[in-house]
Amino acid sequence: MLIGELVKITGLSKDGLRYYEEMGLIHSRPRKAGTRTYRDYDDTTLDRLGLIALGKRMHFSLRDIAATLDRIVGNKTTAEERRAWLVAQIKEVDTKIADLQDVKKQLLLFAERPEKAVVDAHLKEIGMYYE
Amino acid sequence: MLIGELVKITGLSKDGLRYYEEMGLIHSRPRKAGTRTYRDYDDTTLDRLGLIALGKRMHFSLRDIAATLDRIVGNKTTAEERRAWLVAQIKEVDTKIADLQDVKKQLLLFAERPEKAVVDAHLKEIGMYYE
DNA sequence: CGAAAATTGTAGGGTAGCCCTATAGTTTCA
DNA sequence: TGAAACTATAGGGCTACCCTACAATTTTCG
Repeated sequence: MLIGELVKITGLSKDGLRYYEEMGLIHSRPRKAGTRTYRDYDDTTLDRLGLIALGKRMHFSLRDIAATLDRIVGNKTTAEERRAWLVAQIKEVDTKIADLQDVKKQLLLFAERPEKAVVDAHLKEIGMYYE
Repeated sequence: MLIGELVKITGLSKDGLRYYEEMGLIHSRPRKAGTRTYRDYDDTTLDRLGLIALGKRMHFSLRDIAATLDRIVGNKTTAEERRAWLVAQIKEVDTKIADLQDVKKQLLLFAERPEKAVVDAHLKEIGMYYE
């Protein structure tokens, strides 16, 4: 399929998809036409894009996603290796969730007592700056 | 205090702090010296940086953080207004947490049955592409 | 079949939120 | 007093795109 169809199916932009390809996240077979060359994608591209989307929801960089994409979608690794990788990823997600829950706690404290004095006092508790 | 001290206290970089100032997130009193002008920060800058850090943990853009910073740290709003704003923020954080929990669910499904076939089948469930 | 419309290509510029030089003025301290 | 430490500006680079503009190649329709 050409890029336009991929756009329709995924909702991603042409620029974005071309950027993914440039970064090695997806691949296409070149389809020559005169002086031009069109990108021709096959269905496995959709699998890759699905995992890329998941990676993005985890706030991973494209570089990181690229590094592990083949490991997951390809047949180059054993089931056990993939499982271990996934467990590690789940741990990372847990960390992110925990951080957001802490952020929520801070916000709740603010909400309870929105007076400026309390806000100021609380800022020191966050532990971002000491000395 | 000069920028170096702010760097020490916060752990942020000089470039980052100067960028924050350029974006209007923090302010300094110009301290002239010959042909140069040094940035002189006071303690309230630390309060602002604390809230900026919180905003960043929520994955807010600097633009958004700037827009609401005065509303929270300044005296320009009533306690009730601040409370309402905070409640709205907490809701957003909840949304982000929910999304990450869903991501975790997807990963757990992968982990349970890491066979490629299952992965492929599952990708369609994610609902990123149909047609 | 031929022309207009749709699609794709490349190239170039812009954005965010910084980092990392390089060069030079100012202050501090031994 | 002179070297070290700190600061300034200017410039380029990075990521993950978006948004023109213009040209080439379909596709579609009368």
